[in-house]
Amino acid sequence: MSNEHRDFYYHTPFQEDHHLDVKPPSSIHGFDPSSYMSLTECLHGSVDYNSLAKAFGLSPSSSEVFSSMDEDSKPVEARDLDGGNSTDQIPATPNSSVSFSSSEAGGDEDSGKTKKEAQPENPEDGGEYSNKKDKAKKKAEKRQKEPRFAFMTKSEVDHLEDGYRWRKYGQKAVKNSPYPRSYYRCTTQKCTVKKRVERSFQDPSTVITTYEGQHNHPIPTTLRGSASAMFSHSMLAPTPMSTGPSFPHHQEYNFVQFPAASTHHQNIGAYPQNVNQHLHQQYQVPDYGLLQDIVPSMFFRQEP
DNA sequence: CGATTTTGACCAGCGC
DNA sequence: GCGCTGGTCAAAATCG
Repeated sequence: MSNEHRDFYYHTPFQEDHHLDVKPPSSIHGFDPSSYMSLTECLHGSVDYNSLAKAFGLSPSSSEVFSSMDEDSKPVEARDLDGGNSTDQIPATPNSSVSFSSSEAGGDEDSGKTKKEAQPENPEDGGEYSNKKDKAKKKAEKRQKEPRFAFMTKSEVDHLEDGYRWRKYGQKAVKNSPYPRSYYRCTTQKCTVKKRVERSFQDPSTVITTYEGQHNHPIPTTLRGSASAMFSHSMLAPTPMSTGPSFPHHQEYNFVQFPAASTHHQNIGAYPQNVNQHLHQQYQVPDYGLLQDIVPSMFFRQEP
């Protein structure tokens, strides 16, 4: 696995002087190039390669920004933005292993969540709320284990086709943003992967997608369009990020790192300095700072 | 008619 | 303790 990370890592042609299509929204407060987590670190142990691959392959539009975070990183909402959403706090989980075994993450989650959905509460136990509480607790616990990563995509469509089937289960207004955030869940049985989709209000042409969890199943074969074929490849590939066909050769990727939200930052020193500088100059996170804290790293893709 | 979306309500965590 | 916010639930509505 770590090899895969490395592969991915070094395959990124970020040395190039890319002219990103992504418009610098506002400013990155506290953007400290010295405080980063390497993608390797971020992905260490639990990154959803499937999602990653998808993320890269799906863009129907001009550019994408990809980012990832590990369990130490605070998610999007946990920022100063709203005063902190506890649900997104992802304490370091010693258990978060690379082998995102379905028994651990999936099974656990299932027992909690699926129950809820699969079997509606028993009206006879009269414990509707008590049940909810228990479930919520489980939910919270589960949440902490989920690896996440986010990426930005230039797109007119909010919900991008990524090869999987999603079911929307909620929508909330985003603070400081006129655009709502949508919550999706993978419709595949036992699959607990979720994703959030919201549009950057700084750059309305940019959609921010945050994946949470790992798919424990192949891409639905019944998928429409080319997405299926495209993603199935990257999924099966041993090193999706580096070898997966989901990354067209003619496309350029810029790897960007953002300060990790975790309390302990790591200076990986792995990325060329000029890259950081370049990124620092060329890309900025939206004001409401979605990616700033949660996203230790980012990936840009520039289409011709 | 099953699957999906919509939408208001509920809950937990955090800051004050 | 209260209010705010993000995340989720679940019934109703809508879609194909």
